[in-house]
Amino acid sequence: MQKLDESLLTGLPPFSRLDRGQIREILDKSTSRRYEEGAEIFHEGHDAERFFLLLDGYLRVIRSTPGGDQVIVLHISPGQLFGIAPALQRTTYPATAVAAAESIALSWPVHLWQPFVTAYDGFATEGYKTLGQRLGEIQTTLTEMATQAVEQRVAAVLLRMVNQSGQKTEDGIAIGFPVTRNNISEMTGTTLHTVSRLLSAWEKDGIVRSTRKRIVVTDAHRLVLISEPRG
Amino acid sequence: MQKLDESLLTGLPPFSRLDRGQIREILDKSTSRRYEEGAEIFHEGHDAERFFLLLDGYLRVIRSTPGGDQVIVLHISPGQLFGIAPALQRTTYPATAVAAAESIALSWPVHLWQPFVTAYDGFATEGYKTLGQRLGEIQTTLTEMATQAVEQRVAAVLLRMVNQSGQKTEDGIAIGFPVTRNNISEMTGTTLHTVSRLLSAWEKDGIVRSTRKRIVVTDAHRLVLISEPRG
DNA sequence: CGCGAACGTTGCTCTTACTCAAACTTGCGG
DNA sequence: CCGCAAGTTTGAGTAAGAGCAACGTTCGCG
Repeated sequence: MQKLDESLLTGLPPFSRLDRGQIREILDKSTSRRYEEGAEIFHEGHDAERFFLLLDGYLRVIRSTPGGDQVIVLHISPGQLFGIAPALQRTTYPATAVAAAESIALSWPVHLWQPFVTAYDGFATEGYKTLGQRLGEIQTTLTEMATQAVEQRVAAVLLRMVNQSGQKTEDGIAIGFPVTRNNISEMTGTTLHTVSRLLSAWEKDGIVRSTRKRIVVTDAHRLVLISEPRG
Repeated sequence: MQKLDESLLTGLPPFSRLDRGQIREILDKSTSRRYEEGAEIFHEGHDAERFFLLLDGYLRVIRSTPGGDQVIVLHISPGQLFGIAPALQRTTYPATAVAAAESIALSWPVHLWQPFVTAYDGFATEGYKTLGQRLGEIQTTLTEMATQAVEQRVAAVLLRMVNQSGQKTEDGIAIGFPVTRNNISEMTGTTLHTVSRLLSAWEKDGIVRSTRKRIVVTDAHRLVLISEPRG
């Protein structure tokens, strides 16, 4: 366990109401770990032994089908709690978490969840707020999936990633972590072929620019138009 | 507000750890209401002023798209808490709840959520358990939507409704509330035409039997086979 | 620096299921 | 009991996108 600075947590919602001493306590009970791109943080169906906070990097949360297909359910950004199965009285993780880029996460054993909730004001509140947002997001994704054409879904997903992790560059906004065509197909319920064709077409139109695993949105406004229903 | 019997709540998970006195307190603060089939309990985007418990009937939880399409996100069965936006620090309802059959629900003003959580042991626990299950269900639906063909999705949805509300009849298991072809299409992201064709074909094969708004599954086993990927 | 794996592109074919259209059935309210 | 509305069925044409196949490109590693 490496040496950690209180300032890491000070600004984050789950801890914003706490003083330095309390944050020190929380940190002292935590384990910090670094994950390579592609590394698994936890696996669907395994016993939920710890809950996590992402300090740096990005994660994909994945569900697998019996048929071997994978679906990316959501992404986790820095500052978010995740793997909080204990908060929902679950004993196993309902999905798998994989590092989309090199990432750093803190974690605590599940038996500390309840003590944290009672000891630290606002901790539970913020945890459940995250959960509420997540539920809303997934419902939105589901709704898109049910009503929109593939092209609109792919556009929407690009915009969502840009909003969550976008970094300004000279010629547009870059998605802040590596994404393959296949990843996008797993977010939108299509094939990597169709995604590739769409990106090629958009690149020709000057809407995006991409290299292997990296995508820059150069004309977000037009992408919004594409993502809208009956546009 | 009509007269209510404590026995209504005694068996339900959110209240199972409470004594008669506590249940009386909770009931006294509640409002009971009856909803006709098709009636709205609350509407997407409106201020979340109350939280609910379904006593009898079935509800559909719906999201609408800007394009006017509707998607049925999940169903609520008797005994479940719903509209618990306050638990997730939300100030508006993220979806619309509609009675799928004639239903009865209790409700309380949101400002009672926090007091209930602190005063009644196990109340929060059970509420969040419900939420965790719901999150898992929606993820499953999303995964199906992304990876399965229409026929498999429709079969899966029928089985889910049967599991949730099935009633034994002479020749099979009936779904316990009215369902139209259009309803099923809104659960599976297809059209009522396709659903109608599938049901007709299955009826010919002796897998289901249906009349207007009523569906009986006569051969659940074969429906399971259909619902399985790469079957 | 060269090989191999992972990632990406593109063309073609073929099927699924959406769209449009029309008619039929059931049940309710006047 | 009639008429209308809501729900259902069926047919025919079409297009979106999946599946298959082959090839091109990039990058990391020995």
